[in-house]
Amino acid sequence: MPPKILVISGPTASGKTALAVELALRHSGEVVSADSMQIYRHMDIGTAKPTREEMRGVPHHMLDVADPEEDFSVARYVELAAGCVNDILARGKLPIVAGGTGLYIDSLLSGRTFARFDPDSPLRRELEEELARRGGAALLEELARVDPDTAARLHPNDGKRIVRALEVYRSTGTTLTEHNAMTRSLPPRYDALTLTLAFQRREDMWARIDRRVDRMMADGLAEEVRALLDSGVPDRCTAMQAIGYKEMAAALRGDGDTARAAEEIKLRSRQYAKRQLTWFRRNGDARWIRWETRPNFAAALQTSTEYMEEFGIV
RNA sequence: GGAGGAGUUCCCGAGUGGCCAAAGGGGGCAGACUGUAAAUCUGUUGCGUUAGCUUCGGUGGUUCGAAUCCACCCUCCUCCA
Repeated sequence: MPPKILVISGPTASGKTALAVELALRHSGEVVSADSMQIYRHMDIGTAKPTREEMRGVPHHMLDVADPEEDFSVARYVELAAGCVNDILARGKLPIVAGGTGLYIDSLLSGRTFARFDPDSPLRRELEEELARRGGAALLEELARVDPDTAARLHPNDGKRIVRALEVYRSTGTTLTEHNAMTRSLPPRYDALTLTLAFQRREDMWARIDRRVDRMMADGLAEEVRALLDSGVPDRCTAMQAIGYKEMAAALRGDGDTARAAEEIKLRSRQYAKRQLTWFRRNGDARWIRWETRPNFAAALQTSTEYMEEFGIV
């Protein structure tokens, strides 16, 4: 039986950080972040990275493990995060994986492995050029000849995934279908109790997101992004795709209207939160904690602990 | 006071007599997602299960038929006074 761990998921601004810290304090746990943007250094305000005060002495892992100009990946996340979790377990503490990046969480929990291949090869650029020149339908046809199952699943407009599928095949000689079949047959890495935080009413979530963005602005999001730009972070790197960063960067380079950028950030955050919910909803085993208007951590601590006892993790 | 222009479905905006419940975009809602994932992609969006019903500032007309034509009214914008 794989080791038991606790996972706290939920859309942005749903209170994951606070609950994770509370539970860590109560059950001598350590937090492993599952956030695709908090892994970057120098991106604190816009990613709502927990501050020293918020951590309250609880060790946090998987924060600040990459530079913004670096290309990170799920594979690297899983490798590093699994290392952290295993280490925490070895020390007899409770690992609490907390974050909003569904793909990272699922990849960590499942036994998923990733085919070895060189991300720096010129292959992807080639494929992207090909996509631009010949179009998604043409590449999809090509994919259909080697991997009909994957091709059938993908929409001609889904250039990114078509490129990825071809990339896997051309660089490893194995189709995505074959690789997935293999990796899916592996046993899960961990036995997780997943607590998913959410708001009962969408408007309450929106209000919370708006307030958080206002606070980010007050805390100096514009300055943080300015510093990133000044340090020469290229704007097509993954880190600069982060909500809050791409909008602010555009404003700073353009008309300087940071207030309008903030509104844009709120909108994009709300849309992101919705996508996160879609992801989390398909995990049938998750225990949902739904906030009525605003988070009630005292109550959540109570229910969480009950779930944990029931799950046999404490 | 005078002269023009404009009012379209949640928003912007196209539409000048039938093929219009009304292009397109935004937003909303739902979904997908296996090495960029805070990314990327898809579907849907007046009401009704169907027949059908109610929409295009308002009222009334013309017409077999109107968002589209006519009259009057209301509101907004620009210019002249």
